[in-house]
Amino acid sequence: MKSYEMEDMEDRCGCSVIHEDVVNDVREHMPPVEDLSELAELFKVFGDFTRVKIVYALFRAEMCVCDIAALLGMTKSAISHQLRVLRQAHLVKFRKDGRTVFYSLDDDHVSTIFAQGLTHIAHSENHSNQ
Amino acid sequence: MKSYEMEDMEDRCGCSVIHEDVVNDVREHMPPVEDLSELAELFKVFGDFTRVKIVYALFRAEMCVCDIAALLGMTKSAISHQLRVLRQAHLVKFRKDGRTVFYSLDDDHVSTIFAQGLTHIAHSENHSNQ
DNA sequence: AGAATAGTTGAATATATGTTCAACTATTTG
DNA sequence: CAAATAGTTGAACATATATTCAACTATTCT
Repeated sequence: MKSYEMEDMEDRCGCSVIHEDVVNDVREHMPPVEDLSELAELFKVFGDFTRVKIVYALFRAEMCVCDIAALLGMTKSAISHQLRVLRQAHLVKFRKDGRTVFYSLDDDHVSTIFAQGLTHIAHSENHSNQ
Repeated sequence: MKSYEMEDMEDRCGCSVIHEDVVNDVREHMPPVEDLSELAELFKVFGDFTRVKIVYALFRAEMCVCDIAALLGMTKSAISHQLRVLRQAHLVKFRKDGRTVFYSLDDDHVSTIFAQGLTHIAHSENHSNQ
């Protein structure tokens, strides 16, 4: 007994025996695709070594582009490009003072996300890779 | 008055006027690079639409590879490759039953991280991009 | 006004990464 | 044992992305 949805499910997965009830239940409870897509985009922004370092620096203090570039030993251009990514994700804000641009964090949730991330790392450092 | 550290800072950034006190203070309080690197790697794992969908599915139920492939309308191979990534990040675990492999979440912090991520998205959906 | 400097930006390049494809293993079933 | 199927894996390919480089804007200072 196969429903049409069942046929659709098999379109690409190449499976014949699946747990239809489970799949349907999960499908009904999945958040909207736009939300999941935005979530992936947000984590993609955090998923870069340079940007993580920038965010951690801004946890501690407001900094200008030169400060960050000096701290990380990178060019102003590279930092500026990354700050644009963080800006577009609404994660940092800035204020101008003369020709200097000071950047700071623009989100309360970031610290929680990072803290949980570090907790995960701390807890899984004992485990071996499979 | 420039210290040697100051000279080092200027190596690549191309700046002459930086806030040395701020940079030094931030530098002293940065977490170890290994931690920040691992954190970026963790977020990189979350920074993919397919993997986010897989994680959300496993929030709801334990699922086999075919279930997930059917749910997402993707091939078993693509799902298996992504499950390997999630496995290596200690985010999912699995049990075998015959030729079926059931996957489930292997981390308590994931739900918190995702919840904070969604909160950030909800809060910044009013803002316009700059 | 002119020089110097903070910062931005677009193009180019090199690297990273997600999916596909085909081949493979392992387990079940007839 | 043979066929079928769940799942894995490596190579190939296409796309995404981080940094560099050069050119540019804007602001300060003499």
